[in-house]
Amino acid sequence: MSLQQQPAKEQRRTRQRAAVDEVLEETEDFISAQDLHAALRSRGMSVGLATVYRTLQTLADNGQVDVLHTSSGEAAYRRCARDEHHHHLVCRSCKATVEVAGPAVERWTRSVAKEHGYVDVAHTLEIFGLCPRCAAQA
Amino acid sequence: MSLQQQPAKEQRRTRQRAAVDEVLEETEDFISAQDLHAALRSRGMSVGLATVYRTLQTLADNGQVDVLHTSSGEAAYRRCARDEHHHHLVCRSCKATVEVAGPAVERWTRSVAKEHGYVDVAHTLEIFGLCPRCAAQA
DNA sequence: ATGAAGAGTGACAACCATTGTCAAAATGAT
DNA sequence: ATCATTTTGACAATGGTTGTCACTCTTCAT
Repeated sequence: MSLQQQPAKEQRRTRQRAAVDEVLEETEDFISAQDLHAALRSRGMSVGLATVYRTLQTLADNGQVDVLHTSSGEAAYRRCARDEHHHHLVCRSCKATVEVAGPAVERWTRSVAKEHGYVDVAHTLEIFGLCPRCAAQA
Repeated sequence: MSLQQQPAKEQRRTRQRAAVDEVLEETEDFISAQDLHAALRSRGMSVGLATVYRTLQTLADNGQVDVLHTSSGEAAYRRCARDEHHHHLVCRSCKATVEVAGPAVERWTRSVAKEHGYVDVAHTLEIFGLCPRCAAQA
């Protein structure tokens, strides 16, 4: 959700990064580093935990994955369809995610910041709820 | 920033809770549990770390303080002036905070959620930037 | 007041996500 | 193939937060 993203440093192609990419590609919802690591193990594509953390961090820095912090403070990652800035509507229970754009919100945050003289502004906005499926069986 | 807040359990008045309250009252900006604990120590009003955590958690559950998670995942607490739902414009550097209300944003999140059939919706929205003072000396 | 019942406290251990370390392994260019 | 450089991974270390549990303090009925 942050705005800053580096000039994408030169990187080497490694089995580990390919593995992380693959799982991210196939994972529809936000997933934590720990869970991604576990997913890799269970597929037999074992990758060191530190490497998973490093890879995700790099992807996040390059803006190739979105990061969000759950209410417990744990970071979760997701490869998003749209490239432009957007936000997420996330199911509290199953993590089902919908990408949403809110031009009005973007304008509003900018104007609020300017109004108070704040510069170099970024913002986080996530919407949490129960998706239709989970609400039904609740 | 969350919506849920319990029916405010019965609580006893203790020296420790009064101390935490006092510091919160005098602290303009968001402060972490660790920092609050340190502040208490330095004032000679020593309170156990676990107690500080418990007290802040209770206050947060009762909606008496607002909580926000910094980018590093650390939780920060603040006693806010306005009682109604609102958001914060926070200085990345010095933590200077401005409370802002955004009725339009509230409406927008509700409509987005409804549009996708999500219920029991809550949202987090924080704006980070550099306050005028910090921007000047940067 | 006084005492009983139970909430609250604190020192410490335990947790757990995340980061640091560093020697060994893998990669890309020559 | 060779070498300079990047990357990896097992493990230690960090740091915020929560769990534990015997002891202390509030509260309230007597």
